[in-house]
Amino acid sequence: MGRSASASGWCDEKSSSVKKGPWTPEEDEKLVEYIKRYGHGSWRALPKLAGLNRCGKSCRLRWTNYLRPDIKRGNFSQEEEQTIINLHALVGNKWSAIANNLPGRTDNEIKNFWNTHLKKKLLQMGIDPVTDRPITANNSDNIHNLYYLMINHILSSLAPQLLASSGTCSSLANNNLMMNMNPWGADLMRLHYSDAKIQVLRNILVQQLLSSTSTPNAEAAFNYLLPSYSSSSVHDHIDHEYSRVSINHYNYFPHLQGFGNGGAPIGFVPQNPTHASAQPSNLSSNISGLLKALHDLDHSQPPRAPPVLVPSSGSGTGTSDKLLGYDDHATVFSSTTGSNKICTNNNNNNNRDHSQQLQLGGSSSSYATPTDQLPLLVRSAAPSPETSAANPTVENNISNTTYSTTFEAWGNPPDLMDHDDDATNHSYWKDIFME
DNA sequence: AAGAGCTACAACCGCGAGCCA
DNA sequence: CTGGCTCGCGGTTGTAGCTCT
Repeated sequence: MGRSASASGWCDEKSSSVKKGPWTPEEDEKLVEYIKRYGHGSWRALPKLAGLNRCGKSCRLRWTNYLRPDIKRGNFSQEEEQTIINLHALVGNKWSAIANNLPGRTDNEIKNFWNTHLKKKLLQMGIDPVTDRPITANNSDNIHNLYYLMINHILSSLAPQLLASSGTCSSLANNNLMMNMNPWGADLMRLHYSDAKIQVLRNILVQQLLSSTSTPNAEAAFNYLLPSYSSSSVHDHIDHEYSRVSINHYNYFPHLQGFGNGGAPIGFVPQNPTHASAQPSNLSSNISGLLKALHDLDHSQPPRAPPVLVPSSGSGTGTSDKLLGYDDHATVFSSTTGSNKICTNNNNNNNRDHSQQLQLGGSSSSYATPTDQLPLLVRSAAPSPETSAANPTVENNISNTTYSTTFEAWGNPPDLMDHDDDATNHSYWKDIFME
């Protein structure tokens, strides 16, 4: 099992005689013409049949990543960008899985886009692109982490049925941030992140955080997302889980007192899920309300307004967003703002291991990040010019071949044209979550 | 104007899963 | 059951083109 590619002959046609490197328009034409006529069949046999001095692997890559007629060229839209961020937070570097939710985009393209654009952008926003969590200067004593814990408690308590029974996840145990956060971090991680669906919910929250500006009721959001929630279960579940790890959580996080069982914290008023504030259009303010409530519980460390990304001047390729600093006038929270020190990435956490897990619908390693430094995703600067110089015109009537496998677990992706519609967007995620 | 440095992306490489004889 | 074959995936590299000094 698993012989090396070269040993298998997949790409070992006497490497000296097989051409490598950039494809010429003539080669592209031959490949397209052949596949158009006969389909690719066996990739290994294709080069000879098509009269190409390339290995089959090279042909397949050229076709799937570049010549395929349904490939969408050009810049990624903001919606695509957000989808990538969401999915990456959920599944990690599973580029093919992400690509299957972005019609017309290839795994290679998404991978490149992530490495060259999104990674950088997340870092600028103070989010670790490896863990998808905020980068904090002091991991052991930061209000960020309290928020995580509380949000996580709420999420896991609201959906105990979603928790897999004692499933473990190597990447979770490897999460340095969580491990530094508290001595029982790994245990909590296993408790709280054992179901990928919870990550989806978390991502919904973060998406809302990114655009939230006002303050109402948070629980309504949870009611909307998880109608089966009962407040007493929150309290019970938290107590139970903490007792499991032999620790008195109120000693560590006195702010937790008052959660659940009728003792809802400020701004956390149970509400009928059919209430207007529980509807998708009000979700952002609901989530914002929860975070404000959480923040209000800790007056000693008022969070800052988010860093502001603005498009850099200039145009064309290579243009990237610049981080100007924190916008003290942003109204994410009503509190006064703290210092304007920009959080930098000193957390070179490469421990995340996706290779052993991720099965969608099962364990997942990462999660989105409620934070007091709410990042602002600002549209990238002027679009770069089309990079299609080397891309020959390919007729769009090439018959469909078997180049792609369907990532069925996700079902149909949202209609990209409808992404401005919050309800549509939420219903997509909600459908996945509730499936 | 030139060249050093940087960025973006196409292409390559190696590994491993699935299939089949 | 074993081992060969094919292919897909994720990580890495090479390089053209752009920006900066």
